[in-house]
Amino acid sequence: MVADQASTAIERLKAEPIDVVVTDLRMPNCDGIEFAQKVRDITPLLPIVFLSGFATVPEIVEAMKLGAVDFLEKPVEPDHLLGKIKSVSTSFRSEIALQRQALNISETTVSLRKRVRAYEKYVIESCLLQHNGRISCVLEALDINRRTLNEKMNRLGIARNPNQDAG
Amino acid sequence: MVADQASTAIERLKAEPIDVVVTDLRMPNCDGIEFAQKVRDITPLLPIVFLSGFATVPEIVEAMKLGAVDFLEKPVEPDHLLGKIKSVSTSFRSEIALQRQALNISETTVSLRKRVRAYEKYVIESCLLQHNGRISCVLEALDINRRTLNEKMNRLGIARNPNQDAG
DNA sequence: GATACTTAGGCAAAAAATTGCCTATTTGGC
DNA sequence: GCCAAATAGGCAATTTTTTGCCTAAGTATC
Repeated sequence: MVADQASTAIERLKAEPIDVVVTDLRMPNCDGIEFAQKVRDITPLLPIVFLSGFATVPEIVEAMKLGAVDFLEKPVEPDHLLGKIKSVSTSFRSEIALQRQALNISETTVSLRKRVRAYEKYVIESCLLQHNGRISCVLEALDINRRTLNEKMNRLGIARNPNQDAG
Repeated sequence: MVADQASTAIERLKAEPIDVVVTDLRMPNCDGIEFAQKVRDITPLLPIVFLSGFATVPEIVEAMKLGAVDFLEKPVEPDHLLGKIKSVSTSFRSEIALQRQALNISETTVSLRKRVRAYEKYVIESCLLQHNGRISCVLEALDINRRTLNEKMNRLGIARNPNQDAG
């Protein structure tokens, strides 16, 4: 999604789920920092990547404090930017999932145990997903003993998807 | 406390409780970023303020990712620095930075163990932060046995900040 | 100084998790 | 049908974690 106006972007942000925000630090109608602040008000964790050719130290510091995940100097190579967006948005999905999990149980007291268990489950599941259910890959990726993984999966109630697809 | 050598500073850091670290980005014997990393290994939450006259954007970004609380450009007025130190040591810790620190590790391949440990550490630390270091509150909030929390904090190397402020 | 409150930690029992060894099942290829 | 590869799980030894009991140290209150 591309919005050429900060206000449009904010509207869309409220309406749709967004993976990552990429913004220039200096824009015609709106300061990038201000914009980032508005974004933060809506989504406290959404990754923001800043672009800028001329940034002062205080600007960068402010942007990073607002939780910018990165700061790219213009000119930015398209491939670099795309790669950055991709890596950032995948890691953000995990944060969303985590948050959701946390929220799900946070009605009452969220015991450390439950949270850690949920996190562990999430890590294994997403790794499993990432490797198409290939256990051997998960073992390697998570650097874990086979027996241990097995036990964990049973304990945490992680299903063995026989296989997703070859894609 | 003033240390004129990074190694000295690290030693002192291990020995005494410190409120805030102020470091130059470029130093004769040691890179400021590297130094900050070492500091982070010891105390994941200790505020670090960087000073620098000539800093590149990537340097600043890296420093901020390491959880620097601020970045001051030389020349720095003594009063300004003192005020900064004061305000920093009493308040400001970016929750976002913390979260990111905890979740960032998903970028690379990290063993499940390390990830779970990092997550557990993050949960405890942020809970501690949220309750101004009041252990009894953390016990309740995380629904955990006192002895267990104690052991965990030792194992995970979580510092006992005596108390932040009354604010 | 006495008292209450909060926290840390030694010790040891109990509980839980990890892991090696061995076996079984399933799947795909020959 | 036979073989190889991948996976699950029983069993038991080992390691790690949890936790109760008891003591001690530090702080604040009176």
